[in-house]
Amino acid sequence: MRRSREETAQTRHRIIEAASQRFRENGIAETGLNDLMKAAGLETQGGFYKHFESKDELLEKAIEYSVADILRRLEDSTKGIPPEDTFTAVVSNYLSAEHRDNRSHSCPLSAMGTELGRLEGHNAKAATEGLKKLIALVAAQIKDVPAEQARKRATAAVSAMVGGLLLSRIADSTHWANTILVETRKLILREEYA
Amino acid sequence: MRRSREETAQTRHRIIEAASQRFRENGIAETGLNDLMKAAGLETQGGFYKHFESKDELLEKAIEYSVADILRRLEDSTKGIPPEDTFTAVVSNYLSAEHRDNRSHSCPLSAMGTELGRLEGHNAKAATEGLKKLIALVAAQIKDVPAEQARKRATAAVSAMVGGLLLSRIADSTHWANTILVETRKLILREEYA
DNA sequence: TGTACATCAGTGAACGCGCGTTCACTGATGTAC
DNA sequence: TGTACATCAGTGAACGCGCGTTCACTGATGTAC
Repeated sequence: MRRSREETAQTRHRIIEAASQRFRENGIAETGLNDLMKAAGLETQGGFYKHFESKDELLEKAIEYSVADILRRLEDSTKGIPPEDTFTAVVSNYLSAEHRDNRSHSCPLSAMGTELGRLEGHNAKAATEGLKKLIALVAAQIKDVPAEQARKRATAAVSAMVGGLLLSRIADSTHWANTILVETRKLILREEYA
Repeated sequence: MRRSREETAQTRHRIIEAASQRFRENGIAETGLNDLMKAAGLETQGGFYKHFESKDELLEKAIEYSVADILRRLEDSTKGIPPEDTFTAVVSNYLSAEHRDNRSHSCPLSAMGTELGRLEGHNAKAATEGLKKLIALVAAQIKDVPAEQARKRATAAVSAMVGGLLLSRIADSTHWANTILVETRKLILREEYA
């Protein structure tokens, strides 16, 4: 039966939220709509098409939601930190064991980046825009050089951050996985190798 | 009808080769056995099970094949290079536009890394072993510090290499994609920011 | 070296299954007057 | 403010499709003597 406008909006939000988490946790291709609708509290998958035209359309919203997730996370990590230390804070937060182990809420580039690189059209655009925003957020923390240079440094930093988190999830021991995070962090922060 | 031992071995090899390429090009979940058998020159998928127990078993061989591919590629890039320059050569070869654009023959970590991080059992082990070998190869090019330190530097370098290639495939313009490669290379090689 | 038979790589068709998508239906919500 | 009707969110079942896997069959290869 028909639901109220508010209820409808909440359902739509729950579907996007569930999708953004499942896509990151299990991959896009591996996540079915039936599973997704159950996670969103719906009995069957039939109702999905009252909210989205297709799985493809949902993917765009899920990517945007995931991007907002990681941007909020990193912004939060700078709160109450002296301006000269926010770059270190952001890099350290990204390259943390907690972020690595919480895949369903992690950066989509690290969780489903190789799938994102294969997308086309509006979904490819959503991934690209997400990457731009992430680089911009990191660049905003680099305050000792001109903006153009900060953007370049941030680009390299994000490469290492995404790669470090990805590899840390492939390592087969906690010790090794943590070493990957630590060493990648050191490279980005240009700390001397002790 | 029955085939000769040599022919059988060649067919098996063609299946693994086709799988390693398709998995990197289109993803593991997105690649079907029917498609794979056709690519290996077989009429139907029925014959697959004369060579492998399951798609899962093939995946292990395909990962190993892909890893050998990238290791050979990087080893080759050091041929005829002065010992003090092989690290730069390996990093530059990995972070090249050619490597980025040739996904079906590229490093499996950059092409299907987020899928590899979700594997279990023998396939997870194949991915882990591949990562270890890649780090060892890179570490072998760092000759001015003790082995343990070289391994640590190589770990961070590989993080940035994998992340850089992955992000370069998400960028929506050639210029930006190339900038990602260049800036990541500069970070790894610790070149001054000009 | 030649013959008889067992083996098995590949074919072709079929299996059950879950996928994304469609649709008739229900009944509370939203709208018009 | 109350009534009559149109709208549409969600249900439940079904659709065609391609997936991984199985199997009876074929006939050249490999083996035994």
